[in-house]
Amino acid sequence: MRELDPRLRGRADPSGRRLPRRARPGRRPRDVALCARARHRRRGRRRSLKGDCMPPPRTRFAPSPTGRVHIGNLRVAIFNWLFARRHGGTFLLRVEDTDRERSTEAACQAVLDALAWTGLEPDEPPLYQSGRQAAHLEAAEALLRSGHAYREDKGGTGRGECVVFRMPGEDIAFEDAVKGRLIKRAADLPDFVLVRSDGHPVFHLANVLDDIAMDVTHVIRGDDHVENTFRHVALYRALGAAPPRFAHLPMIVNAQGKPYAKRDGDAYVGEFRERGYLPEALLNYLALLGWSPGDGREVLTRKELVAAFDLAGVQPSPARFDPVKLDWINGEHMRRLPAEERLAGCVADLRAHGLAEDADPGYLAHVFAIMEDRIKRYIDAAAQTVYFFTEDYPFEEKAVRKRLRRPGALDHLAALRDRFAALPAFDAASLEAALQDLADARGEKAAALIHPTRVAVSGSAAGPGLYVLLETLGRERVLDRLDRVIARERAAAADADGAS
RNA sequence: GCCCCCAUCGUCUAGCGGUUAGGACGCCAGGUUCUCAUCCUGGAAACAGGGGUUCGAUUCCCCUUGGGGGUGCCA
Repeated sequence: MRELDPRLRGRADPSGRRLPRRARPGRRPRDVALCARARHRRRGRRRSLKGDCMPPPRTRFAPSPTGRVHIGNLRVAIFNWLFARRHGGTFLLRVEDTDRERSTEAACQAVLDALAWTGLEPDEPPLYQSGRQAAHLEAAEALLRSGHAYREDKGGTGRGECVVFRMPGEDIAFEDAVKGRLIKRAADLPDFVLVRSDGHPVFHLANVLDDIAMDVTHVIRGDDHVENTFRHVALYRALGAAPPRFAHLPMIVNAQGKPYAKRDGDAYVGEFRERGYLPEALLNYLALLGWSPGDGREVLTRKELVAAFDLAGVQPSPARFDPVKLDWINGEHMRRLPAEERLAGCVADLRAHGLAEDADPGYLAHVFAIMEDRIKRYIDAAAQTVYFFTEDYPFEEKAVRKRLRRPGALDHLAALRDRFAALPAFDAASLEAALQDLADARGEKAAALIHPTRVAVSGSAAGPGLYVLLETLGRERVLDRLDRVIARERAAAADADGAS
């Protein structure tokens, strides 16, 4: 660590204000697992993790199962997982299912599914909080006995007595791995309920007790828990347990810069899955929301993320979710995928649209090979390749207008059709020669023939190179399609003439 | 209201007192190509404002403004 100005020692300046994290000596990392990377980065030299006798960390993801997993929650899981993996530790899952109304079995399964899909498998069987109520109540009794808690009809509600935790009456501070040293005055820390008058433990008690039971060393969670942490620290002490390290991640906000609300929709993990995103891409994107490896890399594999991850690099301010960048990252992961895997995903989308049910595997492979980088999401696969699999392919209105309803276009197509019909071999090279030859004969540029042909045989203005496209479709289909389109467009033109 | 946190291009970020403030997505313009996608080149685009401290502030301090979180017998 660089030398600190002695005048900066202490946690506050003369006016009593807290210093921001970078100026605070208290931010000096004491926890090697948390901060070795920070030191490394600051001093620009490598330091061994081994010599520091830090036991491997244990992190946990502790969602309350509500049926769907939000990307904000998934990101919390990702950071916990990344941190555990980075330091050779253990990633745990605790299902906080004490709200019996919402915590159905299906809701729990949804959590497991989301984690499995993203590849964040817990290293030990999940702990279900609902099964620990007896232990929670027992601990409350102990706190009562030790004088750290008392019974009271809080607020005189007439609901009966609940168990209230007695705050120690002193300021409480803790070191947050992303926010630095946080302190709260005793006056701002009132006593709080541990056990409701109906006999159920509240979140704070259960949460802390379970973290102790699970031997959690690093609590990495959302920003919304910062205020709770002061209470939790007091609880740990009263319980005679050493508090874990804390790291509070900034929230993810929506396109308007506001916290995600129900109506924002498309923010649930399952929806990204349904929309054809790759789990690796979502993982990559979410890991980069609020954190960066610091060396400019943007597209990282799971392995690279683990190797580079560092809590000290986490941004303390909220990050905005950008679906456009996610699309880009997804495309990047897509193109890095082994061909067979990408093929399988694309074919699944075809099947989902009732296409290519009995298509030849070789043909399928060929189609997606010539599509190259054009498909960025599985869910786009069918729409972008429909014309390879059915004669009932849609025509883009704009493309038809621009390319087919242009003077001379249909004549060109008719002439080209005859050239194609007469070709000895229907391969890309022959097709190109034939088309070029016809263009020359008619004093046109090749493009004048290429565009209408593409629209006629595919209905689309975009796609693979025309010659390889034609070769792939094969002579029969190409000639049929040209005939049909020419006839249809001529009829349409005649109608228009007659009408005017 | 009170408590706490935050603030670099539109977005995600690098930056740790001296930089032409860097990168990525997106955008714009060129190039390659039959289109689209890819690829290549170039461009526009940021330190919220005001005071300090300092020879020198994006960087350290304060205030303002703006955002966020918390203020339950919810989790």
